[in-house]
Amino acid sequence: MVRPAPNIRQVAELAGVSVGTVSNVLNRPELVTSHTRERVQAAIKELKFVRNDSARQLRLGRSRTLGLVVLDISNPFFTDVARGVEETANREGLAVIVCNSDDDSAKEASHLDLLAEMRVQGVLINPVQESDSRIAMLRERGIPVVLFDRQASSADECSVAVDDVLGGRQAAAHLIDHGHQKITFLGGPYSLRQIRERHEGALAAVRDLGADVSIDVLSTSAPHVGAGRTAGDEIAALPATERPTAVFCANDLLALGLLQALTHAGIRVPQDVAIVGYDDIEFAAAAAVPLTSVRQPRQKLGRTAAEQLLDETTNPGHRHQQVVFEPELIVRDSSSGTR
Amino acid sequence: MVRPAPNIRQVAELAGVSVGTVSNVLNRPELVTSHTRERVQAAIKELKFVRNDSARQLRLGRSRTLGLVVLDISNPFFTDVARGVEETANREGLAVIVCNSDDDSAKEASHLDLLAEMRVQGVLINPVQESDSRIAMLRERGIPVVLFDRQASSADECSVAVDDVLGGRQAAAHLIDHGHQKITFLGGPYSLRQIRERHEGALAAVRDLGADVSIDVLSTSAPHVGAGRTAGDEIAALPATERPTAVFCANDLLALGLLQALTHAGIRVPQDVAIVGYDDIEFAAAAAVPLTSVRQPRQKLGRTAAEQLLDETTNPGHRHQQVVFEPELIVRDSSSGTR
DNA sequence: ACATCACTCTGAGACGTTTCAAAGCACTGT
DNA sequence: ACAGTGCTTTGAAACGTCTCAGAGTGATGT
Repeated sequence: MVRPAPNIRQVAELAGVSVGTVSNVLNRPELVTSHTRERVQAAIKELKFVRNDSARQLRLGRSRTLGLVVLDISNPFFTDVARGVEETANREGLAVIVCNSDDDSAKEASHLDLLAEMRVQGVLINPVQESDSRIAMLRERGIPVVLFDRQASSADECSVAVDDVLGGRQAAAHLIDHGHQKITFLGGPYSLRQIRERHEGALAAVRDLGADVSIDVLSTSAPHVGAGRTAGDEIAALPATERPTAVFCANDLLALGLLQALTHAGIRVPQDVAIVGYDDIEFAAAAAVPLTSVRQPRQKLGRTAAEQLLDETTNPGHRHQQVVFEPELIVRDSSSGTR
Repeated sequence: MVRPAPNIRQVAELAGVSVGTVSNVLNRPELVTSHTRERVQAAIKELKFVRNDSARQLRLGRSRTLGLVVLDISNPFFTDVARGVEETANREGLAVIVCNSDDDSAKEASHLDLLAEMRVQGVLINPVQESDSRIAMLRERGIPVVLFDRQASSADECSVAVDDVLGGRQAAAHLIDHGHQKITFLGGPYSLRQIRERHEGALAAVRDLGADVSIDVLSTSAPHVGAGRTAGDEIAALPATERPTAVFCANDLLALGLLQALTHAGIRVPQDVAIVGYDDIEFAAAAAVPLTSVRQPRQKLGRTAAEQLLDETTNPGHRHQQVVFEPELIVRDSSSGTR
């Protein structure tokens, strides 16, 4: 039943041509007479021939895949980015290998090693740490690396990011505009640059706009729903006078957890506590109190990153660029109900 | 700056051994004297040698990757399954190529073609259609295919599924137990077997338990949040007497959309309308009215499917099996508040 | 009749690895 | 001295593809 896959030579034999011709039919059909081409195609069909990509890669020196390393595949933010990447990659006939680092350097490293062995065309990565020798190693090997959701620190690498400081500023400014004076920033771990910058943006907004505004930090171990819930319980346990009137969450997962815990404790959103999230994942709008959130152009982020990568691999005159998109505050009920 | 990657021969030269020895150091280090081994490892380090996986694959005849084809990468259900698959695969040093078919046969086909060319070790797929010639083709080529979230129709293939009929039955039985007599099943498209079976299960529950229960169908174009919202608007527009007292949604995305639309229209959940979802994705529990939902062992599904695949590739005495897990109804506020 | 040209097709060689039969070597026992 | 043993290392062959220099063919012009 299972016979070994036929190779190009067997196709050539059946069609009565040379292997070179079969290869041409496959890769540059315009070089082959239509008569010959049809014969070869018939043979391919008959044998159910499928090109062996390993051999092809070996000969060509590079593969037709592209690596994408994300921090948390469960976060809809990253799946949306992945969609953008996939869209662009598939259009070029490339496959995407999605790797999940789970914010763990060791996992990230082992994924990068594997990708290097596979000689992927390039890697898109949201790195766990600021600078990684493994990334430099990939570049030395001629594998381009594009950082996404993180701005490159030097001009000799490509990156696509969204301005997190600006996003933080937008969120905090919105809350200050609405009269909030006691705001909590909910986020962590601070090893994640995104979180640090969103916080920084919020502080900047206070500095610029809010003479009388205090902004506390409630720090979480991970930016997930569970941590948001825990934080919500803590906030609910505070006496009403000490409670913040608004919470700016470092991402929507935290905000959703928070919303749930507060609602459960009978604290009304936004009347008692306003909430602003970050990322504007689909579930933010779908929450029972739709979340105000800072929207990032997620798919566009993925598309752009993939395009940069492709440009770097195909265009000899490629110039590295650091693209920064602007986020957009989407106001919904969780922060704008009457107070 | 970018010099071509060194190969095994250069490593051998630097270490003063033969290529065969270097290969042994890499693959069966126990065959090599520690003295030689260290010399080779030093050379590898010095040259920053990275094994070329294409060549390796070509020689070995198969790759170290595994394909996973899902219907909708944005659905947290599938990312959780993917996590399970990845966990198992990584433990074996395999990479996972995640492909998104978006419920589109053509996309699915082109992904499968690519995977076939890559000579992946195997494919895990939640197929768009009942039977696909391309799947048969993969099998003929010796590439094992495991169906997941779909029970195999014949005994000569592996599958891992969750009993959707039972899940539907549990959900409906729960609602009937709580005295609901006017229930709506919200789901679609009916081309998706999962959805048909969940509906079927609900009907079976009515047949067995609910003499006086009516169960209508409200059909959606896709099982996404937006469609749930649309359906919610429709339900909200009905006169209160014609409104169902409970809605069983074919998945949680629909349920979240529905919940949002109903809440927005001032309809209370669960007092006016109870909701039961399906999948128990993380956001179900995190909704402001936590959703009652039918939980599927998602990561376990992924793990088990990957394990079956590995067994099929490595164990000559492999026997195909059709695993069916039981779902579990998780009761939360959206269906169990006092009415 | 011959040179030239354009178009097809050919086939050897290379890509980098793994494998395996066989060679090399150092001991041991006779 | 030599056969036998067990361990380590060697090096050629093979995996399936693509490329490219050159061979073959027929038509055209002189």
